[in-house]
Amino acid sequence: MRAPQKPRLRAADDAVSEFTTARLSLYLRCLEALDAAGTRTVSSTALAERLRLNAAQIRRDLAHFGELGVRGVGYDVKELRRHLRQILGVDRSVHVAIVGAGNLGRALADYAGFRREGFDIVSLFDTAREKIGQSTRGGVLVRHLRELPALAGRERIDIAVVAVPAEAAQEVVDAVVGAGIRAILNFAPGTPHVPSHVKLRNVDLALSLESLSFFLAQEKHAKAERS
Amino acid sequence: MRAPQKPRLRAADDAVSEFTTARLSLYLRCLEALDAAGTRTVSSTALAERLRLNAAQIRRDLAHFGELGVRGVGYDVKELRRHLRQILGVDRSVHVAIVGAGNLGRALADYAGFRREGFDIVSLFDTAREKIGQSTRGGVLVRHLRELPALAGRERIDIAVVAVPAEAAQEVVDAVVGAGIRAILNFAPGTPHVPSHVKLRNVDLALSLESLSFFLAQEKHAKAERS
DNA sequence: CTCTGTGAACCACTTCACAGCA
DNA sequence: TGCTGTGAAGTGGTTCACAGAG
Repeated sequence: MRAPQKPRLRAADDAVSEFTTARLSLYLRCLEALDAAGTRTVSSTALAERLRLNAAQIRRDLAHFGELGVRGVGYDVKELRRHLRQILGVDRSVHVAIVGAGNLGRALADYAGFRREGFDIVSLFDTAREKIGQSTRGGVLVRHLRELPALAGRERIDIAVVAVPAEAAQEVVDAVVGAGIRAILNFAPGTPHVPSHVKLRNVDLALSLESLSFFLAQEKHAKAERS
Repeated sequence: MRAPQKPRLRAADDAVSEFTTARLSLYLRCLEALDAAGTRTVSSTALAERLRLNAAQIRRDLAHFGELGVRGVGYDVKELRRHLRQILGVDRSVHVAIVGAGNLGRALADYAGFRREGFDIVSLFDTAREKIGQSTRGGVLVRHLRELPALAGRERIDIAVVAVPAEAAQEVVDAVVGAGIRAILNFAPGTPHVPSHVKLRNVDLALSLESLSFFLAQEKHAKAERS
């Protein structure tokens, strides 16, 4: 075994936090913009200003994955972009299936932002007889959920998006896990249970609004108390 | 000024963290379910088991707002539910406007989960001439964005949901802020800037998928390294 | 001199453990 | 005894500050 003289991209040994992960996506977007603008190198300070973050935090986030920068110079935009795409696993197309062909599911199936970032919406599933065989405006075909296991293997589905009513969520998540899918983005309220080898991420829309409502309520209480 | 002998609901003096805020919503949902099931009191341990959280954390979260529980007994379900609704500001209907009548905006306008949690979708705005005057399936009328300032005052809009393309986001956010709205839920990628008195919360769909993709990529790298 | 990568300090959220009340 | 509310300890993410590479 030969020793690589300069291991540019190291696999993160110590687990990387969710916070870091979320920021990596922001860095990548910023680099896409910089690259499009023809910028060749960028310093952590410059990135930090654009993203309104702390420069040390950016350096620490990136340092998890090797010595990606050059001292005295900064980071090469094209190279760092390539590394981040590899780190985030979007250096090849990522296959996504959506379960739930309601308003939200169909909107997500046609959401342009997914394609732009390298995600490929492979199929949309539902169980309602009248929806099967229809297509969304964007041209995604609705299939019956029972076809998921077969398609998961054939189409190599990486991620399932769950956009069904709360009552059906656990059942659907179980089906998704049963089909061998190991990453789930769930829009149904109330955190379904998944085995430990499956990664679940929740987007709770009502909760998001409630956190804003809380902010407004706190303002009001504070004002009332001051008088 | 008279001193209340037992201030049951105290306004949180020390600022409450975003983490706590998010959990308060979960507690509220759990209590709605318990109340519907006829349960009268609940202990932090029981809540913790249901939500798979630490009991001390629940007690600490709630203690921010006064002595809401009874030692030796637990929390009164109905009473805590009422308190949480008040704390989260959902004890009265919260008026929400959505900007962007694309697929996502229309899906959000008709999303049943919002109404269920006490949010009232007052109006949907866009600037595309052909969309103005249309209604969503759910019956929400699309108005021109220039009507927002007038409607914001008249309908007392509390929260704006921004569901427009990334390029338009900053402009729309500025319009929303200009209309006097102080809380924004933004679905466009790339964190627009808001003045400090406005609360902005981002839901970044592509970023959420990327964090899952990252997880899958890490698994793959770990496996490759082990061999 | 500039800018990265990182030990050490800092800070915030979480959890433990227990005093204190019913 | 049972369970809350909370000081104190633990954990982990962030920021500082600087050594060291270019």
